[in-house]
Amino acid sequence: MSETTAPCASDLLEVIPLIFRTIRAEMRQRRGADLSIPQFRSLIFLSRQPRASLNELAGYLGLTAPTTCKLVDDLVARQLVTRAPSTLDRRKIELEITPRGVDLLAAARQGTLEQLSSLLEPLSAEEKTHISRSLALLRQIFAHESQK
Amino acid sequence: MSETTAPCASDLLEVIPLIFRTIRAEMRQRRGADLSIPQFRSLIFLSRQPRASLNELAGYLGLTAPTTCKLVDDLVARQLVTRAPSTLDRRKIELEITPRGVDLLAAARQGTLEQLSSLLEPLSAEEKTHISRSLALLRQIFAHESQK
DNA sequence: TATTGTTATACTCTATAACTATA
DNA sequence: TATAGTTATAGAGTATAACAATA
Repeated sequence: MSETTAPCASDLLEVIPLIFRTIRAEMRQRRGADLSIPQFRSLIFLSRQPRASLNELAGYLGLTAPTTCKLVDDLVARQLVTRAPSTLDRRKIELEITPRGVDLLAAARQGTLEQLSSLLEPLSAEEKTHISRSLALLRQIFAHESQK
Repeated sequence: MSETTAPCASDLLEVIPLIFRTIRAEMRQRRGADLSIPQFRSLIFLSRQPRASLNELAGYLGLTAPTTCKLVDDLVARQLVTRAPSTLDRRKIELEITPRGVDLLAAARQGTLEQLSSLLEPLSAEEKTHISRSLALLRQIFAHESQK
């Protein structure tokens, strides 16, 4: 193994959770007080995965089908998601995020981006492009991995 | 604002959660089936913060004192943590991770490091030092931020 | 007969309120 | 009188089991 690998892995394990805590705190703060974290994560998933089924959503959330079913009940009641029987297999449902759900997500994302930007601002342009290039490398590696 | 800031923030918001999901999945898998996430996080906190009080731990976990108290009951019963009244202020308690708790944490951390290393291995030495340097910059920025 | 989603019920986790001991 | 921690009670969130509808 290359002698640069272990230190790099150690850096990742130390720094990534640090940054993630800030991002999560910021997102949660802006998600709207009356939406639970799994509900918020559902919107994120459905914004990337149109017409997902209940079981697909449950799999992403790491929750059981009954729990997810009730969670979706609430999202539908709030008009953040629509639920319709699939035309191909009428046992299945098709979940879809509504424009209102998209707006909610966009607002949270925008607020978080502004917070991150203010933190990055003090860095030089070189340092920021350096970081972006590193993140591009890491994205390639972890894009497939996190599907598992 | 520098024109490199917004793209860099956007990269962070996309890539950090991606990496974090892999790290968390790996840590959880290795934490031992019968230990809850807050309990596991307690061990992490106490490994860095010897003789912490109940309220300090509760603050870190984002839980209330009663909830944390019961959680600690269980950690003590499993002999992963000790709880003793403080000698300076006998209202307070001093929490301490046991050698057994340290071992559990070390094993989880080691397994995760190996997993991360295997993912990073394909990168060149230059790319890995590049990433480490970027992470050092980010660590400075987010070290203080995540205390809040 | 198997699969998708839902409903019924029970349990775990967490919080608020009340209490004890120490400062 | 205020503070640190604990105990008692109640509420949210989640799971397992049983069920209905479709394949």
